[in-house]
Amino acid sequence: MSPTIKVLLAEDQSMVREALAALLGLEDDIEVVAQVARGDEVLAAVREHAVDVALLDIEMPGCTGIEAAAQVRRSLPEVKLVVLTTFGRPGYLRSAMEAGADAFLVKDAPAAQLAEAVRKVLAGERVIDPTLAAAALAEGANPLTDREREILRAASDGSTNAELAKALHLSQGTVRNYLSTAIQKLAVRNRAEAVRIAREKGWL
Amino acid sequence: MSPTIKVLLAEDQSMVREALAALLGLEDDIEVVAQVARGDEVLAAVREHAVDVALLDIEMPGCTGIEAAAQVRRSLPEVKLVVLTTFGRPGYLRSAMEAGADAFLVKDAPAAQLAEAVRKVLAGERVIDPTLAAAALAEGANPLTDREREILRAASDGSTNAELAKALHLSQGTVRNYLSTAIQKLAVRNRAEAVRIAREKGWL
DNA sequence: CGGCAGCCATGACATCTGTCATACGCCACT
DNA sequence: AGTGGCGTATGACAGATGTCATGGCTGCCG
Repeated sequence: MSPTIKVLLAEDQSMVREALAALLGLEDDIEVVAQVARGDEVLAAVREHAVDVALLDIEMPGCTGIEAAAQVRRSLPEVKLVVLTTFGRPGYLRSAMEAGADAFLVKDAPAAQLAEAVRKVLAGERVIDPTLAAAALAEGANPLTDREREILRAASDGSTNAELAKALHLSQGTVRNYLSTAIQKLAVRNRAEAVRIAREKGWL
Repeated sequence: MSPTIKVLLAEDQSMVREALAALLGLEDDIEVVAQVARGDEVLAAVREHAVDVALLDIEMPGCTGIEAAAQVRRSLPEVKLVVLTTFGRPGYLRSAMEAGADAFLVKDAPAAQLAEAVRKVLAGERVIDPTLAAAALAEGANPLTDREREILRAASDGSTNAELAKALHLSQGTVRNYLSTAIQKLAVRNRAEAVRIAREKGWL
């Protein structure tokens, strides 16, 4: 039989991370050789442990799993990348694919799919929930410009226009213009809704 | 040796739930006898499987783990309750304790603490992160009235005053008054910040 | 080169939001 | 019986927010 598959697990919540490790540990052909809790530790760990497949949560301190995936893809293109996330947001799927992910799994899916996905990506297959893929295609690309996204993100904690203007070195009017166009593009009525919708779609 | 400890696992994300089950399955003295994905299925499952310890995630469809805990505590007071959550919000800890929980764990904690907590609550101990306990005490109780909470919750999706007034059968002025007092109590400057802070503290 | 998109800004306007004073009814506690 | 807290409501005011028209600057693409 072929040697075991070396897997890295990147997930910030220890309990979940170790539980997933226990789950994968039940598989004979899979070995979890490294665990990290931060996105910015992924690349070094992948390199150090000669990892075959990296399992990356999206929401992590340091940097997101998607950014980490892009880093690994650039430096070590032969490593397979599985992105794992709580939220099945179409925009996340899109960004993950653009970052070079081989699989995209939501934590809602049955646990069996995890080991399954690891084996499949190693065999050169791609693993994507078809429902999500359809949603991602149906929704189209992110309509927001970089600046609009940045300002929306900054506004998401309830900052006022004056604070945003100061923080971003803009005039208040400019901030309002950006927010206004973002509100129109997202077809909503105020910044709070705009933030919510953009979040839901994974556009923030 | 005593018979195995019968545990119920309530957590909406299958992958996490099954991973936690795998983790607990590694312990000789613990047996996961039931798994549910919704808060409103907890009570029936606990009853049916003669569960010793119920492990409850807070964020679940149906009803929250805290509400489920309260139900179990009322009907089957001898069952031990462990509340498990992603967010270490002091307000959550407080509500969990008021609902009769025996332990409160955050998913950030090392996985070993899970089995540990199961054994301890069965022995009659309480398990609470001392840092969180201190934070919960330092922060004081939720200053918001029922109505203020309700309106803040309704406002959290970006609804306008007119929509809130219609949805809650109130006058617009009343809605604004409630939001205004909530804003003052939370010492913030607008509804968006109020929603954010109340969420963070677990007061929503 | 010309056009278009993105970035930045201003001013004016309408509307929404947050504050304050005030008031009434209800309920619980003293 | 009085007090205080909560829920509800109104009206008035100031300030924040969203929209629109308009303009200048840059850089990319055809």
